[in-house]
Amino acid sequence: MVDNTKAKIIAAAAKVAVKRGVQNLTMDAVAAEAGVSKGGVFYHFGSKHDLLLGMVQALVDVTDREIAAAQEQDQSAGSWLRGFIEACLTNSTQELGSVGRLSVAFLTAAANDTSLLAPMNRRQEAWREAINTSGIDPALAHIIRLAADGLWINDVMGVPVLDPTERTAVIARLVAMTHKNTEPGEKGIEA
Amino acid sequence: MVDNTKAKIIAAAAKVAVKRGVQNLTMDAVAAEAGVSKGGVFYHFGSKHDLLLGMVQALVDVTDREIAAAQEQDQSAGSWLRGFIEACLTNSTQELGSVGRLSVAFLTAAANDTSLLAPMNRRQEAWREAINTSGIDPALAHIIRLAADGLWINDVMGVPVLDPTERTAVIARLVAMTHKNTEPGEKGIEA
DNA sequence: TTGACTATACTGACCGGTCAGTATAGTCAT
DNA sequence: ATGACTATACTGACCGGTCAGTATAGTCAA
Repeated sequence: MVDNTKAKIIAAAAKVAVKRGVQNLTMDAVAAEAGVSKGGVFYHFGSKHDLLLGMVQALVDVTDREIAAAQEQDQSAGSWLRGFIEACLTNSTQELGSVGRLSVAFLTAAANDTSLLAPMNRRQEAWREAINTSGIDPALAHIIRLAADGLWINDVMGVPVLDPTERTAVIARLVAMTHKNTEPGEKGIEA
Repeated sequence: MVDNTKAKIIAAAAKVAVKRGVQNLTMDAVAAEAGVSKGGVFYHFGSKHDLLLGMVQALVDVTDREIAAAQEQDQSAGSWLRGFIEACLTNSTQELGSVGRLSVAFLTAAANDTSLLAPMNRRQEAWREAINTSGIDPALAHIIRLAADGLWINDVMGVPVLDPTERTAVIARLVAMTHKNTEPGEKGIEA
């Protein structure tokens, strides 16, 4: 199967980035990790840029899929946000979870060339829409999303922003916040 | 003056990272931007690693300084958080502001080698302490900080998480949130 | 007050390794 | 007989790091 190998290569790249560090994410290393020849990697991805792009796209896809899955058994107000929180924060970076692994690729991409974030940027409009219509006050909804995002990225980078106790408390509070404030625009300092 | 040149090099490095992208942050480019020879750069920073470390340290220092300055004319509850919000979100990335410029260096550092974040990680404990004793409920305080952080980093990476209107609304709401909820631990779903 | 010497702050040509990408010839299942 | 590769060898640019040497200012003994 064609896409099987492509997916295998992307997974291998994510694995290399996590295990050996981003500066060692070479095409040779990816090929070795994937059990494929270097030529094989270039057969599927015309350039390293393409591979990175594929990794970011995979992260976006997987995140969307996790949110959708979470929403399937929870359609009440704020469900999109709860799905987002779960997708970002549930699996730690070290674990083989889809999001965790690929997150590192995201960082790599951003650092090396912000144009690599195109697949993610394309998705932002849809996510903004989902947040604005999530069923809770938009400004608060964005704040919840941004906080989850902030914690996620600090996790990925290994910055100890929170200790374990604080972390669980914060996540619980974030989830709690998705349950109240159902009426938009009635309490904010402005729109 | 000795440190003048070091500071000049750090500023030049930040400028290069912003203008030409992180992948072009070479020692040659830094030297050229600083109006110094490559050897001169290596005279002050033993390695590129050292330079990056210096940049992260500069970011931390400048952030701390901005928070302290903001707190000078505002000692009421939540002032640390308001200072943090201002430091992170007030000056946009493109502007020559201290934080904005150096932020990119932070990303670079994180992506290339998380050990480069040591100066920032060292500061986290103090910041956590400041947040926990900020005068507002800790869980909420952390969420405010994380949201500011999340918005900041998305700014730096150029991810369009919010449109301009949403952005100002979110920042206003964030600031508003630092003013209420003065009693810790009375409304959370848990500690 | 001059000549020998020292410290500091550089300069800029150069070297060597790394790595994306190419080339080419061949394998093998369908 | 085509599509999906493997295997190996190679190119060439780029970049971190080195190093011998230069510039300038200052110290100090005779």
